[in-house]
Amino acid sequence: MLSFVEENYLKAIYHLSESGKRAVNTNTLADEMKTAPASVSDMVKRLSQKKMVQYQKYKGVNISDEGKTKALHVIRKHRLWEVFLVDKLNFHWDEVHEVAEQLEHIKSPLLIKRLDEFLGFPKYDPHGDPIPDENGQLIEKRKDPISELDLGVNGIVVGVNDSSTSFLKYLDKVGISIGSKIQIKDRMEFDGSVDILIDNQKSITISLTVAQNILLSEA
Amino acid sequence: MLSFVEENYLKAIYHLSESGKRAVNTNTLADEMKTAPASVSDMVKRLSQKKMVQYQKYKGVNISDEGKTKALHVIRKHRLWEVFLVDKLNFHWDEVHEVAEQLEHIKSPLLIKRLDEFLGFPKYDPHGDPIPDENGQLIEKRKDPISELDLGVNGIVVGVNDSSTSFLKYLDKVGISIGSKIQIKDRMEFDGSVDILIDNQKSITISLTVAQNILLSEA
DNA sequence: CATTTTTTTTAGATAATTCTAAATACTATA
DNA sequence: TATAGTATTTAGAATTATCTAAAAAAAATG
Ligand SMILES: [Mn+2]
Ligand SMILES: [Mn+2]
Ligand SMILES: [Mn+2]
Ligand SMILES: [Mn+2]
Repeated sequence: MLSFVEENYLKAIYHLSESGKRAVNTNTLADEMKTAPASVSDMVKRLSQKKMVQYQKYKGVNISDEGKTKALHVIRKHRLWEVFLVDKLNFHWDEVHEVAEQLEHIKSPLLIKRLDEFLGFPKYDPHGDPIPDENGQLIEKRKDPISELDLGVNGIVVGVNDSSTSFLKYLDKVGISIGSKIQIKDRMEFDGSVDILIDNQKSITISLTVAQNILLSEA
Repeated sequence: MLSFVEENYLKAIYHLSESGKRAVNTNTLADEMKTAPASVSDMVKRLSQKKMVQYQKYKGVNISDEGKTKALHVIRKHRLWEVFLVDKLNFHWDEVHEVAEQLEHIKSPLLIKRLDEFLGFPKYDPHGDPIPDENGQLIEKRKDPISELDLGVNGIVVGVNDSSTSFLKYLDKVGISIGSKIQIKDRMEFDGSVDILIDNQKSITISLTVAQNILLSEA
């Protein structure tokens, strides 16, 4: 049985493994976990003993198959709870993460089975992130940041690269949420800002940074 | 901020304080918490430092007002989650306790507020136990075990003194649940067993032990 | 009331998780 | 490649929560 802390490390290692393809180094992980590098060294040894990661001194960690399964299971719970909070308890999408960080560690297979059922077997969480199935399978749909799409393209907002409260609040203010229809109207060469049409109604200009953080999939 | 373990100790101290009116002694608490008495000695010192209990060596512990408030808050969360599990996720009333033991430690005032709302502000949990309000107020309705009621009395099952799986399963088998209407028909002097009529339909005989564990309030 | 029994506390250890400071290994640069 | 700088690990300590064994206090008993 993994402790809460071990589960959190595994999640972090999993996420960091996904972005860059090779071994996760100690300082990166320490940064992600907001702990001292020395604490990370201790912990990765422990996870290595439990066969959750492969680890060699000074070489960084790679998550094992078993570790990945464990991480995806925690991520599944996290995202299902986020759906619950938004769909059933009327939480706003920028309020759910902290609570889900706690709820994701509750151990009860029956609970998750029933919750999944109660929520109607959702495939995506409120931020557009896919929910792994019971076996840790992810159905990843193709999605691109607005910054990389051509003029004229139509798409549906399916996710964000930045789930920070400040970014989500910005999106709310301009009227963008998961499911919004976006058309790309124009792009300024000098700074990468983009004119978009939201839900066939409202035209706004977004900065390059914003464009890089809104993910669309085909309409 | 109290740890999970501290919260559990406080709950136990609160429960034990309610039954017997005076100081809770170390061994009783050790028994309740399934730990060694030495561990209890350590912990009550810590809780005493945090002003959650009053404690003097060899004299046992008394819960403080602040401790009681904390305990009742945890109990509130426990019972609300039990209602959620039964009402929304179709758990059976004998399956909820273990999961609620975990869920009760989630820290989020908003979550509990919204959950309460979502559940329609329930006043009792699936076992008939009252749910404390946000301020730790308990509305305790008068309830008596069948063993102490007179012949002819009509009542509604509002709780049980024994929440063990085996007892709850027995109740299911004979068709008694929270809300069942019970009339007391006869009582055998030699062993205290009681004939009762359930929901105006089914007559059964229950043992004294069972009669002591089913709580009725006026119909 | 002296003795025995029971209860409770202390002492000393262990495990998990974290930290800071020091030592060591690796990398980049001149 | 020697040196400087960065990354990582080890050493040593603290905190929380637990245990067993031993010591001490309180309660029960004859
Ligand atoms: Mn989240
Ligand atoms: Mn999410
Ligand atoms: Mn319960
Ligand atoms: Mn209950």
